[in-house]
Amino acid sequence: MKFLEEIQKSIQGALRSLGFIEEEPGIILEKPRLKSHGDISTPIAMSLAKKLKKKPLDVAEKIVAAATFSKDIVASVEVAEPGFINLTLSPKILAENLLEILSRKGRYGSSELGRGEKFQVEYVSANPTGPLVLVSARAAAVGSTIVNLLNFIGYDAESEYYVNDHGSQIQALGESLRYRWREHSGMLAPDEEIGAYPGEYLKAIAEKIPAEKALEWEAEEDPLEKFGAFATGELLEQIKKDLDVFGIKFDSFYFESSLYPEWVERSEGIIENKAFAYEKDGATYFKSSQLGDEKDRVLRKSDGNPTYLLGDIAYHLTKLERGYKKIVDIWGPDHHGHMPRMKAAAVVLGAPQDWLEVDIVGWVRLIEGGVPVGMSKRAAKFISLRDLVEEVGSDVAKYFFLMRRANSPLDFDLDLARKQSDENPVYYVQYAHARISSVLKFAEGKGCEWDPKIANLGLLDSGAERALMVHLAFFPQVVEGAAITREPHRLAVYAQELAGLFHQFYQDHKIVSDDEAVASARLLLAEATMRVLRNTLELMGISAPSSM
RNA sequence: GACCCCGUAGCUCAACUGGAUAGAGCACCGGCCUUCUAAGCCGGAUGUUGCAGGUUCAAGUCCUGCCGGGGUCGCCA
Repeated sequence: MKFLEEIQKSIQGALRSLGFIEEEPGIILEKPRLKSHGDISTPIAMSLAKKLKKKPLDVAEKIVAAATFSKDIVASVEVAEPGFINLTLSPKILAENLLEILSRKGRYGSSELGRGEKFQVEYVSANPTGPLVLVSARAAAVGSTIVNLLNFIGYDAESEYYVNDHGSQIQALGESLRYRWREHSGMLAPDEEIGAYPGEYLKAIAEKIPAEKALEWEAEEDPLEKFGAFATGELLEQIKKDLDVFGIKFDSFYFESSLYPEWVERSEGIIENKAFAYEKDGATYFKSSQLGDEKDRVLRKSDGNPTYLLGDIAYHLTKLERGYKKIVDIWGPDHHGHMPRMKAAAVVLGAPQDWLEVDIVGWVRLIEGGVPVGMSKRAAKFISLRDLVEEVGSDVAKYFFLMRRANSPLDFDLDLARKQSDENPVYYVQYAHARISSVLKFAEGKGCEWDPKIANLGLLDSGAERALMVHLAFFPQVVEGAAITREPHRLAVYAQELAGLFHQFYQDHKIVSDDEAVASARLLLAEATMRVLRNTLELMGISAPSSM
């Protein structure tokens, strides 16, 4: 990372001395696709050529002539048609980077970029009205990885689960649980309806209700609320357990019910004071259309009850007052229509324009035998997170969720995920890690030593060795990019490439060579690779096995 | 109908802030284990990036229109 900044500075210095820039532009450095184009390339000359009214190639030549690159970092510089500047890294910087990996271990790739800024990522937040379904599982994998990434680059990021334990859906849940309880107790009326949640899972919960409790609730004025609260509590416990098995931990759970009435009333007051509210047909409306929404939204229904939106606004007011500098909400695809009104509300609450970021996780379809498996929370049959983890294991499930862009729809190939074989992409990466671990153990058994202080890393000069070192050197940049764009799939892509480069290296070279100097250099390279593979997997919450 | 997402190899997907000859995996064919893990490696075939325009030195990526798939559009959450 540091060497990339050095290179940027060198180029900027050249641009300044040539008088090409008034303000300093970001210098784009990228990894060329072709080996013949070096390790790093920049198209800066081409983007400047137009403003300067000069030929891109000439601009590039001038920049190269004016720039002074440290010999310790850049081995050679070339200008290529139609105006690229291509740099090749020096063996020295690659070796230094290897040493950095080995000394920083699990912290390699981390930085202070975020300066400890308070960040909150909210995800999953599924209603406690049933077991977690696959979209939630995907959101869990994506959200937790984003939190890990943000903390890794120096933000103070926390994860939170918003529990919708309030409102009409909970009443409906209470109705269904009451049905199950009456069914269980043989008290069912002949024409009684099961309500909105016919799933089998409420049966087990109904059986846990002590008879005297249920009778007590029945006698109260709002029995459905009591049944609903009981169901919510039980289901939330199950959700927590499922998340735990999946390896997902939240820093906090925030209950919607705790927002009533204070936070809700305060939020409403702020909106009213800023004249963004009005009355119509006995309901209170939010003038969200003035702030980019399609139309105005109801805050308080004509029956006096707040809407889900008002509750969510109140929830975001707590986020604002809890001091988060930036909020990321990760929502399911069914919520994207909610986005403009919530963003509008955040502005009215006094948040900066870009304070609230909403990222949408795409749908998950489970494919088995080439056909989609039907699923819906309200249908009797569905595939839950628990089913999935039992079926394929959490490493596989997470990897499948993380290997694609989060916002695009995902077809989860259950048959492929189930296979404990080379067809399954997860094992490709984990195998590389296990393989290195095993080689290191073998070398240790043979009495080999690989001390970074005395090794001659200059011996790592083959194509495969170099390619591996270069890729390792780009890890910090990949981490930063993945964190800032909230695209954790980049980690999976990176890990896949790194594993591939290692496997090639392994094939081409005997690591535990008879030549001791060569052996120790290669062992160091192998160990550094193992560290970075592990870092990548850990960020994704996936285990890095030492044997397979 | 309005709005949002998606459309890349037979299938599932990558392509970093617009960059050079669009890449992996799976599936298919052929090679490689008396040496550190063959869940691996090497080689082979596969493309009008949905279609049509536009912007520019450069477009899978940005803009417009169209086609196809999915989603949202409630005083539900």
